[in-house]
Amino acid sequence: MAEREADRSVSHTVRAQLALRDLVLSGRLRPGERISELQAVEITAVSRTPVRMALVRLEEEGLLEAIPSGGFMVKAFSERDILDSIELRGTLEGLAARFAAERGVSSRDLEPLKECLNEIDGLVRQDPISVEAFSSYVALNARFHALLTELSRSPPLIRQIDRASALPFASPSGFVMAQSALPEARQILLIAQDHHRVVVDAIENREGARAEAIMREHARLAARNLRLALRNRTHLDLLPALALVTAG
Amino acid sequence: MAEREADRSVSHTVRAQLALRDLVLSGRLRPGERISELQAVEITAVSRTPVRMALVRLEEEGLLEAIPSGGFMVKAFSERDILDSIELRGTLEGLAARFAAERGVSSRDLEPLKECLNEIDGLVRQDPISVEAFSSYVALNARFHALLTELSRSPPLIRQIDRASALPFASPSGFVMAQSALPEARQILLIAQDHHRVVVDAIENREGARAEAIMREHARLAARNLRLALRNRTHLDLLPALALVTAG
DNA sequence: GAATTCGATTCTGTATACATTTGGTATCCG
DNA sequence: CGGATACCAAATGTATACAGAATCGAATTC
Repeated sequence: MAEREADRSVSHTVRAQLALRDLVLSGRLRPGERISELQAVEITAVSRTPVRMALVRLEEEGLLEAIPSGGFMVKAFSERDILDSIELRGTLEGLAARFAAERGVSSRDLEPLKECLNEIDGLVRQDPISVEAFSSYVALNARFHALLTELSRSPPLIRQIDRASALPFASPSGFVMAQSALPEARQILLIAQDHHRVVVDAIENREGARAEAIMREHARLAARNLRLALRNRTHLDLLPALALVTAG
Repeated sequence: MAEREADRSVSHTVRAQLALRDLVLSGRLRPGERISELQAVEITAVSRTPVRMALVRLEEEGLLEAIPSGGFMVKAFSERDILDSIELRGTLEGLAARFAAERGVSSRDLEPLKECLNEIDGLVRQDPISVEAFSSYVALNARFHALLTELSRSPPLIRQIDRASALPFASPSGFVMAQSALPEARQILLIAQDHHRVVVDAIENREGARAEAIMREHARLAARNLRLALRNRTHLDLLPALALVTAG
């Protein structure tokens, strides 16, 4: 709540959208809970009009759900929904990788991607990986996936991937990986990094089918890991669980 | 403009959304053209607030594009965009078919799908297919794809497919297939119908990989046909061209 | 004659007032 | 004592008024 006077450049609508999205992703509003406009007005400190615009956008984005009788509530997702979303995104990113490979990319376009890979390498090479390093990894991983998506040079596909990534991969704000889970997480990161390298190689050599296959495999791994995590800690909340996936 | 007092049950926002969507899909507003709120208010006969809501929704839907300086314009699509969208939808529907096959469907769930197939059969069996029969086919085909999508029983995937279908397969209103193109179109329909039958068979026998492959193939055929259609008639408008695709 | 600047008009963004509908509670009747 | 009905409160849906920004045109200057 320190950004009351910050970002005077952006519109009220956007500010409201950001504030309300954070409200949902932080978990302060539980799934299924109704979010009233009055409440939203108090939180965002703008009037009802931009608040309503933000609510409509968040509904289209998939974070909220319209209540038939009026108003919105935080959308609830089942474990199945999340797992499906992971596979869905993997499929879309597979298509993006194939497009990139088939259409060819210049070495100039690949440069930022490789640089991203190297930065990730630097992080995962530390053996007892630190909590901060893991958080950095999550951000870099998101960057890698975004860059890869861009390589497809297909606006409709990029748009679709953005939408598909909106919910299941929206990193819950303020979440940090538990110290105890770090060694296990590092092993997963190493495999994921291997996938990353393979897909870049496949794109570079214009092997569309291989590029697509590896991204699908990448997603299946993420789904498997999430399933295991949910099994082990019996009542792990879905929201923090999403953060695990974000690392995939 | 005869629905001034019709549909008093639905909200003004929804009515405005429908009216504006029709405005775009009918081609009365060309791609790139700006749509002002005042204009929209005159057309929809509701005030600016619900009009704005409708515009935001149509933007998220992909029919409109926000102008940086404010307001919205009709989104313009390149031939590449449309072709990519077809492949994109094919990929998503392939995933849906695989989910359906892997998770298994009861014969009760397959019944409406098979009934739909039979109805289509009745249409395409007529050798000189009529203009009306072709229009019916387009509607039935859309129904088949929707039913197939539902079989995946995956809300996130269904939602995504709906979004992906929004633009490139939104049948331009009032479009009818030219008489001269009908024989050629019938050949395409016969192949498409064959695909339909194969995918249903694959799902019934729980062959996920085969179900997925055939839907992808189905999309590739649609893309190829559109490409050919655009080549032959050199300056065929994209909007009517979309109607051709809707038959795929 | 062309370009630039100033001004007016129009549009969007925002706020607020009004109306209709929904949901809840309390009271009354069976 | 239970259920139904009526009334009240609150929230959504809608309309409109107001302010700031952008765009277009015209006039002036170089």
